[in-house]
Amino acid sequence: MDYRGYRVETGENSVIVYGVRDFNPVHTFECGQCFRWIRQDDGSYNGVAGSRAVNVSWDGERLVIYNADIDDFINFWFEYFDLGTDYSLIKKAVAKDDVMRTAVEHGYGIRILKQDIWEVMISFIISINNRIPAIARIVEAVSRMYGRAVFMDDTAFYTFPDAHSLATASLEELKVCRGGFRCRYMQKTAEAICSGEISLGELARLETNTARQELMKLPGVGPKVADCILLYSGTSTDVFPTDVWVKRVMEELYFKRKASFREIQDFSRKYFGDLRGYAQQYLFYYAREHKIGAGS
DNA sequence: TTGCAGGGGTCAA
DNA sequence: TTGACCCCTGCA
Repeated sequence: MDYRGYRVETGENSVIVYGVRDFNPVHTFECGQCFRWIRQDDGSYNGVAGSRAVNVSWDGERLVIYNADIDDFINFWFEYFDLGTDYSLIKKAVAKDDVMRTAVEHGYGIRILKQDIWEVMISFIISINNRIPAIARIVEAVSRMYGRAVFMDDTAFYTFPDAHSLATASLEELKVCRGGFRCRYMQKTAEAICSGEISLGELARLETNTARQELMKLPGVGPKVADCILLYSGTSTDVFPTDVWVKRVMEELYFKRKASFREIQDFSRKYFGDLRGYAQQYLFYYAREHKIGAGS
């Protein structure tokens, strides 16, 4: 069948999608936006999103989502992989100089996943002062402890826990996940979400800056984490999460000197406009892969 | 083998 | 503006 420009077929316990462009699972899953997609020996990825455990493979022509059917694709994965967005237009718009052309060429297969906002929120609180392998380990531990088992073939995977589960956990018990000082933030934030103090449903309706201010009321959510939450949940693209890597790459490639966070934010707004979230993602992936500024 | 510095950020002083 | 914060890794 055809669905919004893609040809979709049923495979062996899987759905096969033809016509996907501007995609490469390595770029998309390893550009720092998500922590639950694990590369397998054959180059495919196992992952859990929502209440689904699947395997995703890509041969340059066919996107195969194993352990899913056409209904799942239409109701969930189409949106999750942002397949309604034409990334060739975005790339054309942000590749406005040699730096960006190189970055876009390097991460040509990045798509910004539309992840569950609650999961992104807790994942990026965990990311504070932490490295990717450790973040992935903690997210996995929390899911095993408080999530629900879902199966792919005979293997159990664990869904990301809901806010109630984290809000009602004891801090002592939560700390088994090895999150350290971040556990208190996770729990307090979970409480704020449960009590309705901050409504996740409302956020999408707010203007970006207002949503950002709302998010920053949560413990453990500062400017950088708030921008990540807005970008990776598909809520806003007019944010430019500025961590030390992005700061370094901007200083080295654009400013040619030290620059403040404020200067970088202002520059990104003026230079990339409402697409600065995408620009950030290409730059970030490029900077990490090439260790831009890693020595300074 | 052991010890120590510092990390993709936030908060409080 | 600066240091502390948990835990882990890399490197003497």
